[in-house]
Amino acid sequence: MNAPQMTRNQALVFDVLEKAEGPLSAYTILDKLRDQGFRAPLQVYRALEKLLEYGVVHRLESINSFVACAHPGENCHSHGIVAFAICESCGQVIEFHDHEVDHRLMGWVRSQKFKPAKTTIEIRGTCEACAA
Amino acid sequence: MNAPQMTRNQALVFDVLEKAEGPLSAYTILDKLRDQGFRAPLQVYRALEKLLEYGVVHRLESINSFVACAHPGENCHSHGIVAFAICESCGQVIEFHDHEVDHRLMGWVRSQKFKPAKTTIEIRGTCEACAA
DNA sequence: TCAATTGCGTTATGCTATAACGTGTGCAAT
DNA sequence: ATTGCACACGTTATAGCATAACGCAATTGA
Repeated sequence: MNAPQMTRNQALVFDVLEKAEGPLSAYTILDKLRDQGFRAPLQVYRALEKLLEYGVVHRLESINSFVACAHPGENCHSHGIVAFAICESCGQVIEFHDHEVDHRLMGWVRSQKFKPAKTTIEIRGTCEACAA
Repeated sequence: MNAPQMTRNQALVFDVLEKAEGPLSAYTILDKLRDQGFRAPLQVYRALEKLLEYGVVHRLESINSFVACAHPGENCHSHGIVAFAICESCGQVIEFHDHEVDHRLMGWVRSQKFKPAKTTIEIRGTCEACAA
């Protein structure tokens, strides 16, 4: 899925996520966009749904939040499985990819004839800076 | 963490999860335990919290649900990272472990000096039976 | 005995997400 | 041009998930 032209709402939501230092919840995004006319959660969720489709935003399942993809311009769907390290102290998220992990998981999936749709890898803990 | 003696509430919740065919949400568990005197979500959540500590129950972050550990009697915390394949059609969950995946993720974590606390690997898709 | 800990019950509340309805706009086919 | 469709949007209402804060009771150990 490639990003066609973003609508106004999609662009606003994406902009908020890009400028954020870490992941944001849908309701936090909503609050940040009240001045631009946002009034209801659905406005955010609908935009997020599209941004996820376009591959420019990721959803962090373990913390019910959303984050802009770390590869500006590119489509993250082409990088294989995306993994995240989430610092529970400062909130920062590091996005990374490991082909060997992909390979192992896809191997297992094939051996089970399981058809994967969406895979989540999230490591919650403490980043180097916060571990001090 | 080893399971000491379960309290009545913990045992009731665990029992429901063990007998279930798939993962259950906290509120579903609550409904199933109304006859045993459960009245409020917190009764379930508090029990779940302990069962997670004991390592006999897992939380599926991507579907806000809970499932009994697939290794009856053992403590799942000793098996390394636990991964799940979740069938979005029939709801069944397959729990598995892959040491190579663990190894790769832990390697990345060490290289980043990131201190992991809890790692989630969940593959949502369609199981063999449902793929037909 | 006293204090600390742990589990429990209850009420209230907050956060996350979607259903269902209707409106407007752009665009393609007739 | 008109019709029909697809899509984004706005709004209200509601469903689903999770925890805060209070108080009580039982247990334990100093």
